[in-house]
Amino acid sequence: MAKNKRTIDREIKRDEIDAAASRLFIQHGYEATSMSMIAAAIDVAPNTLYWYYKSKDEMLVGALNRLVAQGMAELHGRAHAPFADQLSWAIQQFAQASDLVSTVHARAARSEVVREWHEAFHRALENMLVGKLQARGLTSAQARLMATVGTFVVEGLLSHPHTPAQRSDVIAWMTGMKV
Amino acid sequence: MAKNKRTIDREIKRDEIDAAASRLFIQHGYEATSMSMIAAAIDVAPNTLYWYYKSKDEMLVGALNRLVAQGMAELHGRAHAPFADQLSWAIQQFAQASDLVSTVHARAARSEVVREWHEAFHRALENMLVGKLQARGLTSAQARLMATVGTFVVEGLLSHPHTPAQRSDVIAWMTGMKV
DNA sequence: ACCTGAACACCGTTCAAGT
DNA sequence: ACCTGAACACCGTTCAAGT
Repeated sequence: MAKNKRTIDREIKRDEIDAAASRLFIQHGYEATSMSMIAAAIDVAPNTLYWYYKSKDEMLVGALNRLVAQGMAELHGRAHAPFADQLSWAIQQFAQASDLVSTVHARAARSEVVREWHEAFHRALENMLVGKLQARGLTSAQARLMATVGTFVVEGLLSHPHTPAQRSDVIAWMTGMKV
Repeated sequence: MAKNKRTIDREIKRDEIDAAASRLFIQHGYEATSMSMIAAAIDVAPNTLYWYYKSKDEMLVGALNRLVAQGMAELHGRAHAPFADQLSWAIQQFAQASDLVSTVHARAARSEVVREWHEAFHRALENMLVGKLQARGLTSAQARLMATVGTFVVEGLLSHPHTPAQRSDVIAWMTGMKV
């Protein structure tokens, strides 16, 4: 698994692309961010991007992986914080990238790479949540159910307008719910 | 509010467009359906569509309204069926148009007409569900909460891969849940 | 009022050519 | 191996012209 200079250079460049892409995707949305804009941000010709990624969808996956890695690193820094705080911080992170959540759902129907990323992401997220919920005393079956439902409800809140009262009602019910 | 011939003709043509658009949107997805494809389906030049709709997003709204009207008419024909049957039929209808659900969430962020349609649709859906849930004995507050959460969970199931076991766990829990 | 041919300003992507 | 200029096949949309 030794990496030669060439492989390392390639990964550095890829990360440079991912950094620009994720920033622009969050700022303007996936669709409104053209390949030309990303290329301009890192000072290369648009078609140069195709040396590193086969398509815009693959670049989306690269950007998403970078955002998730970043988020996981920050979450790790809060490992000692109360679970409720970790949760509300994570939700806030999702809210900042809510356009990308919609984009992934829409692109997953058309692009296999995005679909696979989406599935893997939810598997990982659910496993993490199940672990934390079991640590708080839920059985395995309860924890799995709550992880699934909780994820859906959070995604629902993100993509639908709602009053603060509605939001707190839903969260109060979800965190205090009987299973 | 009298309608002259001109207005009627215009509405007939619009409905012809909506019929073709909704069919193609469901068959191929919104993005993969070009204005040219819709135009070809009703045998006009692509730019003719702009005489009836200002943009592709406005045409999406026209198609959605047609689909909803159709669905409501069919639901009305099942007014005497058990609530559970009505619900599972409605969910199946959504599942057939799951690509459009993702599309609406994604386009709502960019297009004002789509955003407004989405908000109005959820207001109407929630009001209908609240009515049916109150008729089944829930208080107003309980009914509102369940309508919101239920909608989010259904949309979550639509846009995420899941096992049949997961699906029935979620539904069993939701229909039997304490509030 | 309704419809069209032609054009516009893009878009993601490909390819042959340079280094 | 990496990068580019030029081109390709689209896309949604506009506009002047026809009836």
